Amino acid sequence: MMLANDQDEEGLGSTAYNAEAGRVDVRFADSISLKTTALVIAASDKAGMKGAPRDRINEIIARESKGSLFMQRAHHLAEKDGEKIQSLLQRLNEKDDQSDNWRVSMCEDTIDPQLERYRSQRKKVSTRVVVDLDSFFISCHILDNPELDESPCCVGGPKMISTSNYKARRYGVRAAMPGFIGQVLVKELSGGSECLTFVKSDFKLYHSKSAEVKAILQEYDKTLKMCSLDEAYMDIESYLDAYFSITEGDRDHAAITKRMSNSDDDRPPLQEMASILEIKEVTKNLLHSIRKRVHRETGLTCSAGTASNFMIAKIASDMNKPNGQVFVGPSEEEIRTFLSPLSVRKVCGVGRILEKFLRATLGVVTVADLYAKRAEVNFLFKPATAQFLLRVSIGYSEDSRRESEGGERGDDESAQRKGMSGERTFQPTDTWSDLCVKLESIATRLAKDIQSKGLKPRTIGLKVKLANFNLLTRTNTRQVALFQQAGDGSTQTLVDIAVKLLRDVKRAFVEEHKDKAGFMVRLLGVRCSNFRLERETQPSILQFQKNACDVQLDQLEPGHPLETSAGLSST
DNA sequence: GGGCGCGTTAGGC
DNA sequence: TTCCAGCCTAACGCGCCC
Ligand SMILES: Cc1cn([C@H]2C[C@H](O)[C@@H](COP(=O)(O)OP(=O)(O)OP(=O)(O)O)O2)c(=O)[nH]c1=O
Repeated sequence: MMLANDQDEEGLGSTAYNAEAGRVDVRFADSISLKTTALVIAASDKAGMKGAPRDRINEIIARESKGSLFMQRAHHLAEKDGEKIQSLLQRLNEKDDQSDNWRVSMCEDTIDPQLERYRSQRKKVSTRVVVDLDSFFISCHILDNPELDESPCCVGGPKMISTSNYKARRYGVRAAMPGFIGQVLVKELSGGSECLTFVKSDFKLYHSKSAEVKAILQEYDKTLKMCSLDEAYMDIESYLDAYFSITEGDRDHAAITKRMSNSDDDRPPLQEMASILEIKEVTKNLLHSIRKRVHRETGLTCSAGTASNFMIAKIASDMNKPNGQVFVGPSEEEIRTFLSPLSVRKVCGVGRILEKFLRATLGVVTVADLYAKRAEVNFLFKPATAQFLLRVSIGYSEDSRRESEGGERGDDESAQRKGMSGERTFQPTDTWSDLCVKLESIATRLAKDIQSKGLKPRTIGLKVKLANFNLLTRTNTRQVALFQQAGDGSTQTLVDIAVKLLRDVKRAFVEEHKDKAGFMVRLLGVRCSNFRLERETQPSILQFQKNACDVQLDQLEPGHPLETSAGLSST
């Protein structure tokens, strides 16, 4: 039977997660001024980093990054952050000058009652599960080519790494690191005996493996949501319901799933069919067997986190990577024990910036700190952020899922997509005709994708990254959507609009900087969004043909090669 | 006041 | 030869328009 007790690695209880994993790097914890290294070195407690010679890694990264335009910009931004931090500190001081017990009243009057309400709304059982495939991209390639895993390798190229295997992670090579630095890392730290292998990404492969995994997981929750190719958010409550409603000897997977589909949902709540302890054991075994099945049937290993909400489950899924799982019980006590010592950065939604601000302004590093400083947090941050952080402080998230997701198109995926885009980085150039050629290629490629999905975008956006990494964007929304029907010239229109936007951006830039030569571009991107809904009534084209928003085609000389129409004579 | 459009920022995979 | 990707969502502040 499926729920048999296999006993590989872990088998961890709610509090037996790796105590190292969430520990804060004390070298940065007490310092507000950030050095070069701190700007770049991401959480070094990621899976697979244990045992790596961290100081040498940091040293090499700092050395290889020094003086680059990228780092110059990073420093510039860090300075601006510093100013913001100062102004926040100022506000806090003023508040303290005005009143000395505002914290107490703020907690008593608003925060604590709110948190209490949240606590009362918690699910009583831990049935939320996050499943995350290990080193997903590179694992897919290793499946086809096992020798890859014998040495450090990664998916990506000299410019950027998407993910790496564990041999590479030992040397500090990780996602979002430029490949050339990864290469130096491996060569130097291995004393020249090893070399980082780059593998080209292959999204067809990832999609197909992802679909295999999804199909398996769906047997345990039909309504599961794939948040990305390698991450599933699911709720196994129905499965457990069915499990416990079947008499003990007959509880095999087939019977359970059959029972699940007969949704005569009049069963008593889970907590009444079994004890919390029993549920916990069954859940842990279930997750074990699910992961084992995924591995057997796809060759991929994955990690899982189980908790009473997705916020906690997501963190838990990362605690025992790779190929492990963590269960966090539903009680207030268990949640607090799990969350308190963790860095706030562990929480999905708290990124580099928020982490930095919390530490620099309030000295908040862990979730426990966050709770202790909840009044200050509530005062200092914008309402939405403050609310979010308060929820984080007690580990509460509303993830009622079950969203109907009425995605018009019965079509498989593409459910409610908000936008589609394409972008390309290249050797920086300020040659107008070159930029136009690149832009045209990006736009036409995107047009194909848009058409194949049957999307009808109303707004077109341009993205320009300058050589100094500054980002500029410009959009244009039209009354009438593009790509309404095949062969309506929309591809050309898309190209024309993109070029027009580029011309606008350049004009504005030159205007502002009085600097024609400074328009050195390293990336161009085109984005389509604001899709017309399937059945939506369309305003008559006659009604709007004079609208100033819509690009006038006759001004763009459609059909002419870019280099000679929009091209060359830009301003 | 709300809704929309635009430019930017933060965050995640 | 190389010197920091490419794709996606959400939110906010602002101006503009009913
Ligand atoms: C973080 C990250 C991931 N990816 C891709 C490659 C990853 O394999 C895939 C899933 O991301 P993750 O789940 O974040 O990472 P991972 O699966 O590679 O490794 P881990 O075992 O530590 O979870 O998304 C990027 O393209 N860019 C990124 O910045």
